[in-house]
Amino acid sequence: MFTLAEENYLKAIFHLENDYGAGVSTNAIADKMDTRASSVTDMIQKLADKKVISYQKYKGASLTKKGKSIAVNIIRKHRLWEVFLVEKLDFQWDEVHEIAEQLEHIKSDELIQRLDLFLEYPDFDPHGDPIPDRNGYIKPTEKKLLSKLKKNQRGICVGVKESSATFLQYLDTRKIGIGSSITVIDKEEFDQSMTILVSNKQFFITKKIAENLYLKTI
Amino acid sequence: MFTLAEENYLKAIFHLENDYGAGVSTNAIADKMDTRASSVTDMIQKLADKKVISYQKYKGASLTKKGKSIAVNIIRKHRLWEVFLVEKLDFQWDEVHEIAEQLEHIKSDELIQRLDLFLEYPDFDPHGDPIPDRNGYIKPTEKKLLSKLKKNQRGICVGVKESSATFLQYLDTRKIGIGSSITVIDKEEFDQSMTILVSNKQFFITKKIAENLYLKTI
DNA sequence: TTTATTTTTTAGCCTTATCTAAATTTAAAG
DNA sequence: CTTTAAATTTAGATAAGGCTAAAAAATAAA
Ligand SMILES: [Mn+2]
Ligand SMILES: [Mn+2]
Ligand SMILES: [Mn+2]
Ligand SMILES: [Mn+2]
Repeated sequence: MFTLAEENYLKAIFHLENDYGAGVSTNAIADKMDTRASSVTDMIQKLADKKVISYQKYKGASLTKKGKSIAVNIIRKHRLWEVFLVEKLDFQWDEVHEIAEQLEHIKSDELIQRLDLFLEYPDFDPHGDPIPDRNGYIKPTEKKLLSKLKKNQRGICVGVKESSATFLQYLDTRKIGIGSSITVIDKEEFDQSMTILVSNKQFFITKKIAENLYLKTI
Repeated sequence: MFTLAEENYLKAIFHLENDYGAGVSTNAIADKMDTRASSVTDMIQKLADKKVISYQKYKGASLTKKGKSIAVNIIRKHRLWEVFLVEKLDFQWDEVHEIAEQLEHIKSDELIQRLDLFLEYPDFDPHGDPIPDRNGYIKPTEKKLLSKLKKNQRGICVGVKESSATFLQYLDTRKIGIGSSITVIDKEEFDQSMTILVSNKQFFITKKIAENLYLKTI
């Protein structure tokens, strides 16, 4: 059995490996977990002893098969609970992450299996992130960052990369959400800022915004 | 904010005060929490510092107003989650306690308010225990232990005192549940054992069983 | 009212998960 | 190929929450 802290480390390492490739650095983990590098070293040594990561001093950490499976299961729980909170309890998509951070650590396989059924086996969470199935399989989806699109290209918003409340609220005020159709009207070579069209309105957005919106191009 | 361990102590002290009156002994708490008296002493000293219990050395502990309010809120969460598990996820009444022990510590007032609404403001949990309202008010209910009934008296089962899986499963095999009509056919003076009638069947039950079933007499 | 027993508290130690400060290793510059 | 800087690990502390063993206080017996 794994402690809450261990589970959070495994989840963080999973996301970092996913985003930047295998061999996650101590500092990268410390950054993501908002903790100190020395604390991370202690923990990854413990996780290596437990065979859920492979690790050599100074060389970074990678999840083993077992570690990956634990991480994916926590992510599955997190996303299912987010669906529950939005679909059943009528929370907004910017309100659910913190609560799901707690709920993801509830230990009961039966609970999650029944929750999944109750929610009618959803494929995506409220932020467009795929929900792993009970075997840990994550259906691959083709999605592209808005920042990769060129002038005149168009797509449907299928997800957000960051899901902080502030970013989600920013999107709310501009009526951008999962399912929104987005067209690049203009793109500035100099700073990668864009003018986009969303439901008949034009907005100016910075590179940072465009780098956090996933589209399915059409 | 209170830790998981602190919350569990407050809840235990609340239940002990409820069952046996104010001034809960160190050993009683140790027993209920399945821990050592020395650990309890440490914790009640800390809880006294935090003003959630009043405590003098060697004299036992009692919840303050603040402590009671925290305890009742945890109990409210526990029971609401149990309703959720049974009513929405189709768990059996003997399967929910352990999961609710975890869920009761999730911190979000908004979550509980919305869960309460989603469940349509239930008054009782699956074991017949009353659910405190958001102000901590517990509606008083008249219920009597089956062991207090005399020969030929009758009642409706409205709750169980113990809610261990083994006891609940024992009741299941005899088709005794919340709402069952129970009649005392005979009562043995010597050992307080009883013969009872439940849905046209007679059962022999020990004193211990009769002391864990709550009835509303009619 | 002494003595014995039970209850409670204290003392000292352990584990987990943190931290700061110092040492060490690796990577980057010159 | 040295020197410097950055990243990582180690050393030593701390706080929470638990334990055992011993001391102290309260109760019960004699
Ligand atoms: Mn989330
Ligand atoms: Mn999400
Ligand atoms: Mn329960
Ligand atoms: Mn219950």
